[in-house]
Amino acid sequence: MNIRRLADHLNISIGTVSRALNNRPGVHPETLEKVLKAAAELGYVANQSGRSLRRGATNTIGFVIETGHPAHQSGDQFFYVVLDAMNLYLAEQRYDLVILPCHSADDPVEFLSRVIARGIVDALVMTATRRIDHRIAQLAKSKLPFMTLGRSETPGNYSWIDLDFEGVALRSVQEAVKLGHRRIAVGLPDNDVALGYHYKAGYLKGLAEAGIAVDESLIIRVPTSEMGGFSLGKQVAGMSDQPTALLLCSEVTAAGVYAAFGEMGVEAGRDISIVAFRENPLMRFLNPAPACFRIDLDALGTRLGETVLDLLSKDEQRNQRRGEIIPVEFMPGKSLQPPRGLQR
Amino acid sequence: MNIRRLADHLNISIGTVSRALNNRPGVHPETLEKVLKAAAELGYVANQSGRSLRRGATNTIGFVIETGHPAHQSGDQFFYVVLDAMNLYLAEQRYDLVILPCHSADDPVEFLSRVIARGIVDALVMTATRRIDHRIAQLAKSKLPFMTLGRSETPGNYSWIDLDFEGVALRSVQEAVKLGHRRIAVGLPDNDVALGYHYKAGYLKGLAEAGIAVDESLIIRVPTSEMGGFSLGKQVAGMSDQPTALLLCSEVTAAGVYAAFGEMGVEAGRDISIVAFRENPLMRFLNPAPACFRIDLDALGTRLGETVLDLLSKDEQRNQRRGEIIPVEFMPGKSLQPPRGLQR
DNA sequence: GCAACTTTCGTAAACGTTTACAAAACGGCC
DNA sequence: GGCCGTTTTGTAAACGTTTACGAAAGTTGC
Repeated sequence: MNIRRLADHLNISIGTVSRALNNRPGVHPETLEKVLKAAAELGYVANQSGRSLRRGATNTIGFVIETGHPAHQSGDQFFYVVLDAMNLYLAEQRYDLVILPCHSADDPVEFLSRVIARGIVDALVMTATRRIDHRIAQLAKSKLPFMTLGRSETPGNYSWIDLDFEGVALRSVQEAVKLGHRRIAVGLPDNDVALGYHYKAGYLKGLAEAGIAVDESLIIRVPTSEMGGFSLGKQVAGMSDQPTALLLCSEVTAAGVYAAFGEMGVEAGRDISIVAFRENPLMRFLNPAPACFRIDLDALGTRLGETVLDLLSKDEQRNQRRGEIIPVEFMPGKSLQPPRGLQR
Repeated sequence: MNIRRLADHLNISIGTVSRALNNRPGVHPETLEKVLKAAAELGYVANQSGRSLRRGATNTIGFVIETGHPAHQSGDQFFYVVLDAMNLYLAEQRYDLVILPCHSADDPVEFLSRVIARGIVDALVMTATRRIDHRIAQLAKSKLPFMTLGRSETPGNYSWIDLDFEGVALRSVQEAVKLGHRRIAVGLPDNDVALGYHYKAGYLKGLAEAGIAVDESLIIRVPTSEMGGFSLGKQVAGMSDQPTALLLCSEVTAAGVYAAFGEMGVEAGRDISIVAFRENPLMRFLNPAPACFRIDLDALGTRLGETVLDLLSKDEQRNQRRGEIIPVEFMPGKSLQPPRGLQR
């Protein structure tokens, strides 16, 4: 069933049918109704390829993820929930969402070139944004609208949404200091994802506020994975001059840290306090329950959808490029206690 | 950059260029090379809309998921890992994967009608298959190739892949019986997803093998969610004639059961043994570690990709419709112990 | 009844491919 | 060179839309 058959069936020209179906002005209310009715009856829906070809737009949003990344295997449902929420919003707006997996072993620039050239999406959501991100310069040149999940320092005309990693780190330090901690370690990613820089910035800011000198040996870089967390836990627990608190910028590492602590006979909270990053439904089964931050992933997903469609809006107001920081909520947990000497 | 510009640049007709790029026979090796080289240099990639329109195929696979479902919020990364693996395979074969979310509140048949009519995908992977599934009859009529993740009893010409729920339940019963359990409860989904029937079938088979009479009060239906598991745990722990073992057909309920047990002062393994379903990276933080089954989700995802592309093959051998059951591996855990009276 | 509008409709071109078909070039042979 | 068969190339139609443009029909005012 195509538009020609529908038009013939109605004894009407395809032009009029198309206008009717697309709510274009200048079609008689009576014919409009007839067309809509017939389309519903015959189950006509415009073919997407034909429409895309003519309009030069596909009504599809691409979501670029890095695959082959260990965190994906580590029970991190972050992306899944976010994708789901975003997808729901996009579907309401009659947009499709296509996942574009760029394997970490592949060249991301070449990958994007193909995506751009094929014209399969109207806009892109980029993830795993780096502090210096070549993909941004490439996309900016390509004219394909895009946004990033996570800020980058690479300039360009794009919107971004980021979690408040700096705020999280700052608050984590503040909460620890409030309880008497002065020797506070931090686990950072070992690659150059942007979040690591923001988290570190918040951490340094917190130390400065509290008048604590920076000890480089307490800034530890590990892969963002359970194994990375395990290694981090071992390192920290094995230090001769143990820190009294450990801040984590990812929840996947938390599980590993707990496992390492368990093996070393170190108890989170009692021996070394922990502030994890994102509250996670399964986190409650870590014992003692980690202090962490609640993030509304549903809202994040929806905001991603809204923001990416804003890019495509004709409305000068809406399609303005903008950055947005998603707030988080601190959740106290048993893993954050006063340091050993101050415990009663 | 379109094919015409590329052809002009080479002083060649677009027909030849197209043939060259698509490896069609009858193009001079020399020109073939020239075309390929120029395409690479100028970054030409065929526009997907134009190609789809002409070919009547989109090189896109649709993955239909049910959203608005509580399990999605419950830290169940099952789909995510599967999607990732499938997507990786499809990308290798130059296929895109688009997620098609059907909200549980919407009419799935109407939803599919639109998907079919728009011609946005070459084939579909259906999930959350029901025992009697109207979508299957609809798709069978539509000529759109599709497969299901999970068997259905609705007949139709389609391939399916399923986890061996029956085998899991049977093995679970066998393992429990081996330790001396006779009073074995089971938690089943409260809707008509097909897996519930298979799981129950295996459970009944196991009881029959062991010569245990079926006690209907031990067959408990709850929503497949943490809350459902919580409710299940409460019910089981609160029974006057407690079962000594509880089998779970989903790992999301496991967390809830543990939480309920914790509140009721019941210890898994010691008081009531538990056999969960799928091994899950975060499951190790449940204490005591649950007995469960290991499933290679990566392999499952890849098989899904292979199977769905088989549907589109010209090869009579390959495009045969077929069913496949993914085997699982039993993982003993501390949550499965001999029943109270037999413990030493 | 007619001019001057306005509303509604039909026609045809265009989007970027692929491919059937015809035309051209080529090679071998007499 | 002329003929034939094969290889290679060019041309044009087709896929299903949307939309600019002009034509037709309808409305108003005189």
